[in-house]
Amino acid sequence: MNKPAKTAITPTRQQDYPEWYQQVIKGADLAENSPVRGCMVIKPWGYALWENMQRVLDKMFKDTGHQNAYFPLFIPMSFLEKEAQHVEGFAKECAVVTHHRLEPDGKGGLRPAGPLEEPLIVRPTSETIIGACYAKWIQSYRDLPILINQWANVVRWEMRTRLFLRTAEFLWQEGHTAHATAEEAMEETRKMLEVYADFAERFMAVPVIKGEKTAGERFPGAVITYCIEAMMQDRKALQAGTSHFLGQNFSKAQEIKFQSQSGETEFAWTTSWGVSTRLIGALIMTHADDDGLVLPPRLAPSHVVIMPIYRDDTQRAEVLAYCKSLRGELMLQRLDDQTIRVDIDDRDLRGGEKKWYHVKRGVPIRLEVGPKDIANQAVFMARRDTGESKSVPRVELVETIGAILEDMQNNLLKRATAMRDENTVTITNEQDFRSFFKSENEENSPINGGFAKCHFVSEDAVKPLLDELKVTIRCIPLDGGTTPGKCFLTGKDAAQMAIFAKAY
RNA sequence: CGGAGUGUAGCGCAGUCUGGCUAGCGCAUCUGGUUUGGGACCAGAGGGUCGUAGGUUCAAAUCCUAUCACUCCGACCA
Repeated sequence: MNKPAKTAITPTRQQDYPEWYQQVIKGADLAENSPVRGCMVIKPWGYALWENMQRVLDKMFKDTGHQNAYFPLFIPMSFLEKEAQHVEGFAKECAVVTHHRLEPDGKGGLRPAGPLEEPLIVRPTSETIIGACYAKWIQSYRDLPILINQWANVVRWEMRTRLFLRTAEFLWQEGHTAHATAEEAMEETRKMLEVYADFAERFMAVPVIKGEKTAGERFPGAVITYCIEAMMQDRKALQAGTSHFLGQNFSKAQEIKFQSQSGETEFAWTTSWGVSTRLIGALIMTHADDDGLVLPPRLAPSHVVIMPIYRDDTQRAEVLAYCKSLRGELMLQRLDDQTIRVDIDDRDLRGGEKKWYHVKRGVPIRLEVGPKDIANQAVFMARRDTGESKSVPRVELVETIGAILEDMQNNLLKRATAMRDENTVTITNEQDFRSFFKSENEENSPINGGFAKCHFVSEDAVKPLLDELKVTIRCIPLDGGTTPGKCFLTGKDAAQMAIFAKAY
């Protein structure tokens, strides 16, 4: 009926970026909004992607000496009250449990009953509950360091939500460590930042800038917050991970004390660090195109999908046998240390429909196998990243599949890095700053400038301008952030340089 | 919490102003057929307490009152 759209996703990125984002998620069947306000249902394809992220990160955590544990979902309200800044930061977005029972309300419905003595908070993050445990576990310097991670869900009652980027409940990992010295805790904080940056670039193919948050953007209760910042295709920044040096703020509030080698009682130095399902949002907005999701091979739930093509049952048997043996050969190949993941899609669907289904889901390589290919001992191969498609001898495909996937992985990173670098500029005066962040086509698809590298005297000095333009200080980059220069706004001497951008 | 808007089939909507036959349309689903190296076509079928509660009326998706939910724009944020 309808003639095929030019792109699998409408609208395109150019036409309406936020709507495009939603449509990519829908088209790829990653997740959907749930009946519960602000909460999402992560569907199998999206969850498989998350599981792959988890698997890789979990290994990286273990390789750096961490162990997994699990702490309660509920936190007594009094725990949260202990660290003043922490309370202030999270109080406005906490879900509170006040009752432990339901009873009939006499009108056919239910009402809460059995009020709790002390309300429980559904964890927005677990520093306080984990700290309380550490206070018990730690007596001596011999008990340190404690290096623990937990995979969990947390709840932050956000007003405006968007799938993966900001939802009321989200999945994440949170590392919590305690150390005998500040130096050691700092080293841990920086080490985990490196782990995140490494993961983002090597596995997600998302280039990131490592930096330090300014006081205004810091995690509530932290002394230093490090972050990795990525640029999305609409040139907005997305914070993709954070690593906090908490100093002794939490240990003092929670009495995490130990006896040092010299016999003194000292407060421990703690850190925390986390990444969440938001990474999926980062992945989408970095690589997806107007035909839908594009997955980096190292995280793709499926590397290769084979689509058998046949007319009748005789052909079907022949083609399927060929596909299965092909799959067997491909699965013996490797991408790094992973075996190649291959699916055969033999559903009773038309070829075109099937093709677009996998395009929208971002499967890196599509193979089509029909009688003609069998006759030539070949397969028809299409790459999701470049759209390139051609017939390839079967033997050659099997030999090179690992290299092709690796090439795709590298290609995605290169493409994303080029995009970011093209839209990163050094700005030295207010005029240029203003015009850089003025949207080009404001109505439906704001293009949001990009990353501006600017020297500035202080957060307070630039705040009015930033508020006006809806720009934020993303971070003081570890690379070059402390070289002196002239403030772009006041022209005065400035000791620091930051990345400025509009942000998610 | 301020401003605006929307609730009708799985999804997207029309119908509401001006009350009136059995509540429609597109997509999706199912069945049969023709097709099949590219998001098919033809024929048929299933699927609705019109957000909820009350009121007005011979008659309510439509008018009135109340209420709930959601969306968008602000303020707030991984």
